[in-house]
Amino acid sequence: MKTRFAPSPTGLLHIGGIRTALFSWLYAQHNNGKFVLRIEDTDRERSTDEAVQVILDGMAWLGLDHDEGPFYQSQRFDRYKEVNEQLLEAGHAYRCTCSKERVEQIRNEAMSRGEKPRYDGHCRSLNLDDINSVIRFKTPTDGQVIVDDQVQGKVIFENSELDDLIIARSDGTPTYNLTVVVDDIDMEITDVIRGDDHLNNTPRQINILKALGAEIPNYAHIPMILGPDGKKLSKRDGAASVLQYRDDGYLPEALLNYLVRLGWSKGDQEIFSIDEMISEFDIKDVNKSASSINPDKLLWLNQHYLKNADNASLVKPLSELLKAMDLTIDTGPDLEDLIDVQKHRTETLKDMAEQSVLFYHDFDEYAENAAKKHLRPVVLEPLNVLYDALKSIQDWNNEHIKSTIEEIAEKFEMKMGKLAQPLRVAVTGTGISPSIDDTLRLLGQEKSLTRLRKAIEFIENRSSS
RNA sequence: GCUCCCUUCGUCUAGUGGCCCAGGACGUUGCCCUCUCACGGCGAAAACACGAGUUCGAGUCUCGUAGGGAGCACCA
Repeated sequence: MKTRFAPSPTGLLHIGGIRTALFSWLYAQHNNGKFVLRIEDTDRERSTDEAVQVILDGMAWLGLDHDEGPFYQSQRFDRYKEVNEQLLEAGHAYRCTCSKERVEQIRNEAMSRGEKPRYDGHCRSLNLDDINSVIRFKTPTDGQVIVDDQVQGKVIFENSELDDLIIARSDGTPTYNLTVVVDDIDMEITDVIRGDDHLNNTPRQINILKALGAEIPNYAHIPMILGPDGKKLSKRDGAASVLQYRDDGYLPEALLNYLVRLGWSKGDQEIFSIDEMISEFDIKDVNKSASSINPDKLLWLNQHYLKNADNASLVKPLSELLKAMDLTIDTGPDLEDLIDVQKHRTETLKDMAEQSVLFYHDFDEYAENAAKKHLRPVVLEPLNVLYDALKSIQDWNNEHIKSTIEEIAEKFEMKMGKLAQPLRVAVTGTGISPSIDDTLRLLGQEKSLTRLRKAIEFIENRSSS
């Protein structure tokens, strides 16, 4: 068997498209079939190179690799022309010279009569041969088309509801319903998986398929996904490029896991590795109703995958994000050490990068509330003593750092927190950071001492003024 | 307007006539843990759109109503 993903590069590929691609890819993997990537760029005015690049890069980032393609429809115009001629010759299609205005008028009239707007077949039996006219497909006037959909079930369409659709524009270029059919035949696609916005196109395509004497593939029309508000996906909640998720620090496996659970499930299971998805996924189990995306759940999944990720595997994507923030990686801690600490406390790699800035740059000033609360004269002496103790540590590791802080706290009869928190503010500028020993260790002895010294001076200046 | 599709906690979902006064997850929330923020642990609140029918029995089957979505292009 063979499935395909056939996006149109007229807008940037977003997570709705990715979910369609994922389902199609999983279905192919599950059945040991092939997966084809086809770029439907027949609308040359609206297609952009950028959109094509996003499709290619996005699929690669997520690991949704194709076995064949990418095929570009814009390179197959000769083939479509050939099929159109064939249909014309066989009497399955005809040339039509009706003006757009006339067609428009017919539609309006039909609408005002409460009917479905359709072309009236004016040129159907005129046998015109005007080369500059459009070509229409002769849709059967009676009977019905039954779409036996793997997700939607049996859906019946009356041919009388359909009209003679245009399969070639007056400039000779082919239109969507023709190119899809020709390509699916030529590429030997056995299973068509796409968004349910195409369900209404399916009977037209089946009629063309039949006229061409081709086999009808299996269809699966999966429901669309909606924004968190239950409305159509908008740019800000996922309709922008998939690559935005990469740049925002999401992990491919988290996004895929999130998407696979949208409209599909296996009992109560929430976490699926790629291998589990492949072995468990069946297109027949996909729900028929649309679902809204939930950014919080995606975040939770991302955190889950981050926590369980291999440190080394995060080095590269994290460095990209650090570089994008103009941070010089050499000036900070070893990345694997940093990741080992931060991955347990951040939701995305971007959070991780942002929360790690303190290891690269000195901060300009203390967070006001934190300084007011923790950098007070009472801690001056303990911090001074702590400074000397930290300075004398030979081997700068968690154990030594922690025991040193505990010793000093004990000496001054302070609770650990009473000393750790001022120290934290001293070296990070804020009240939030990894555990104090991890923080100091990652920061390094030299930077830790310099910042502590500065904090001590800060308290002295503040109390004297 | 016409055709097609959909409807279980806020959200994703389990549920295929009795196991369901509806289970899990995210989120929300209470407590515990704790050097901060997180993590984690233990609890809580929260749903079968509505109305008829079929049946001993309906979230589960049928019909209707309401609400939502898609399509009806010389776009894909």
